Amino acid sequence: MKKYKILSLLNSETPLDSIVINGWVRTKRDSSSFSFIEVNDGSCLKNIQIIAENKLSNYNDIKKLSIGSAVTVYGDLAESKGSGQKWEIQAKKFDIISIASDSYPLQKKRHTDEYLRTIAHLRPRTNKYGAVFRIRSELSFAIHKFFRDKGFKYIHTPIITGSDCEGAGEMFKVTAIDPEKAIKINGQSDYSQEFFGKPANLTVSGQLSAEMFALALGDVYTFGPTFRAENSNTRRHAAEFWMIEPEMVFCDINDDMDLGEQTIKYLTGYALKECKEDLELFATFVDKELINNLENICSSDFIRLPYEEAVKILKESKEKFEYEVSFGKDLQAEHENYLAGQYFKKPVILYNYPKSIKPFYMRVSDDDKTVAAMDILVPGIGELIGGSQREERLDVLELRMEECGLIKENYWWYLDSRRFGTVPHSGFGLGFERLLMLVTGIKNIRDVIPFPRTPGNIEF
RNA sequence: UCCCCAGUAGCUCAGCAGGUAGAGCAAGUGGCUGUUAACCACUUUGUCCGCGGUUCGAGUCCGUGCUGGGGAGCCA
Repeated sequence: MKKYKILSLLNSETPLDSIVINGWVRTKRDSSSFSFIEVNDGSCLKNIQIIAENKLSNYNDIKKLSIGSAVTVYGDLAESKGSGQKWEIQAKKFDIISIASDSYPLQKKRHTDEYLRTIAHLRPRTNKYGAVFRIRSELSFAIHKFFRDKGFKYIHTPIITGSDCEGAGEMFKVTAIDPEKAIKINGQSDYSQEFFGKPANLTVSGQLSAEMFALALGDVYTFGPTFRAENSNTRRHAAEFWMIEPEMVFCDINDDMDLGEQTIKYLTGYALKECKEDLELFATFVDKELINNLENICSSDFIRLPYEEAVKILKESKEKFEYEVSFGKDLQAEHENYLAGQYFKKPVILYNYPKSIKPFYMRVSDDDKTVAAMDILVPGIGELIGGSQREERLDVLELRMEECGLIKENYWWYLDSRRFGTVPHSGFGLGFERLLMLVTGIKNIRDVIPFPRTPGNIEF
């Protein structure tokens, strides 16, 4: 008796004798002398149909099987006499591992995403969420494959950081001290009592660390969790999310845009090729245009547009915007949506943003007005990638830090990299969940991450 | 954090102008059938989100809080 995944049985070329499968009952239909039981093991979207005849010694128990129950089936893979499927299993022995209580919340019908969020521990057992998380797994692998094939090294940057400002939003504080017992001196927290002897936070980006390794190993990337304590309540933001951050040496903003575009195209193409069956579900039930959109992303060039020209387009458009557009002001969501969703109807790379609205580490252009920053905007999602060429000149970088009100001493090691063999280098951050939203057509970030963390929500 | 919308059975929803609740699905029982979101018949189920108010009377109107959704800001 050989153990099989349902995926491999459904793809079998020939009938097979003496096989074993393990899984959970998705649905059951009784006939006069036997039952049809569909079992799923998570290996693929489809269930396999089991024929359990009343000759089986425990048939009375099998007849009472509830949805969600765990079973092990021994039998033969045979061609199905019915029309809905090629293969089915003729059960010779049918072990009931455990019975799911009839209060099992998942029913044989479509549930709303909002309801399924309240049972996030059970939702991966549904077709839709099973598909999401299989795709999530496949694309995680694809990320490593993409970068490894290009000669990038994978770097693990710290999750806990001592930098109190990495220039990307509010941070979660990390402490081992019970707040009830925290010692205060003149009303001020005494950080010398802290685990690290100074304030610590959860990382908002691995970029600064990755830069150090790029200057040693060459092109590198990180792929890990990232934390933002912003009180963001939108369908595109989570407090904990996964980010891919490549950092390339001897590389300018144009190379950076090239890599960003290639990455999105590769991962989209990978999903189209390797996750066909799961993607079909989304194309059928979530977004009818999905496959078309994804194919367009793979095949057509992204628009590249300097910020200044984007401002011009927006000013000349007849569209009525709530917020005014002018050089030096950051573009609002409505502007980005207009450019990517309506004007070009495809991904747009905006670059050369005004210096005044971007962080200290971005390279100052010759005009001294802009920095070598780039954002990749995608219809329906907005910003998928944010990146830049880094300021590699020590004197300019120090000046920018002063302008941005940062304490240089805290960044001594970062500045060291500009003293010892500094080179032009660039990188970006790609939001993994936003990529999954793009690939699946799912509209809410909470539905592409196993247990989403958002303001006021840390159940599970 | 701000603006808008919603909160009725396990799930999805109806309940039009204030008169104390209903459908489909699920669940339970029986029947039928190589079925496939199976089908047919019968049966069960409710602090109408919480609190306060208006009224003879509130699921329905008003206030407030909580939860969820959408949009904005912040960004990936």
